[in-house]
Amino acid sequence: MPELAEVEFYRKRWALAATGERVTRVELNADKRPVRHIAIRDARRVLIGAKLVSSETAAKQMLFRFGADARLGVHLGMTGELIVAPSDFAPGRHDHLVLFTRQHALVFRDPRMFGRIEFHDGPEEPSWWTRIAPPVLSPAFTREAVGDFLRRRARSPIKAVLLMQHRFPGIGNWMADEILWRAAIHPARTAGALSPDEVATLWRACRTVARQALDAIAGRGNQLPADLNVGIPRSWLFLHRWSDGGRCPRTGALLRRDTIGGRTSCWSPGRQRLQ
DNA sequence: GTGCTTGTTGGCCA
DNA sequence: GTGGCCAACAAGCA
Repeated sequence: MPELAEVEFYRKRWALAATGERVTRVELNADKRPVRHIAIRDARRVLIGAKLVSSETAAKQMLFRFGADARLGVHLGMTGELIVAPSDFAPGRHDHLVLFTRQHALVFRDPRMFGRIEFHDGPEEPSWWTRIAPPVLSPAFTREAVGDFLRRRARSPIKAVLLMQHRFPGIGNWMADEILWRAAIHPARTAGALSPDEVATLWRACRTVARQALDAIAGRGNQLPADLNVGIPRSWLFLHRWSDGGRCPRTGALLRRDTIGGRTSCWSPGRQRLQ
């Protein structure tokens, strides 16, 4: 599930609960894929006694800063989530990392283990953080940059191109479908076949969907919705895309689903045409 | 048992 | 070298 807005939701969940709190204990499920590359003794030595100072998200990744120079990176993969539990929490079999404070347990849970935890200690920013592409909502994400990228990927389906993190950081399967649906572009059209007007519409839709998804899913300011998806309007494709017999919120047509660019894609026939 | 799954990477091939 | 496709990773669910 986790794309840009869900990632921000999970970051806030840990941050609102435990920013300013001191780590008292670190439990690591050491041989599991998301954490097995981490030097546990180093992580424990540095993190225990350090406070959670601040946190950020970029694309599908999170950064939690501890003490002076320690950083924990989190990528949730396909099924990862961050949970806040009471401090007497007992880790289950999918809880691969747990940070305890006096008040809380901060849990990284990931059944399918496509997620990844990074640990870094030192004054310089780690490359796993700095190499992330500029956000869709930043000034660097221009119409021209999108147009250039589409030209270079001219023969790929536009759906596959929207999933490329080097130009569309944080966009995943459901956001890509939402963007194409709003822009009225069929997911199987090749990137090179879009007209300049369509590229402009697509670029705008990327920004609109990113902004609205952040507001609806992660909330504004210090407020956090009770759960993922509770704030998503019925007018979005998102709430209709997985159900058989789901209908387009704009045209009422039966939605179609098929594998495009190797991923399940959902579109509204009539509104999004192959031409 | 089969066939899916909202992510990313690396290998193969044109 | 570049771009495009696909299997692999691993577990749960219908």
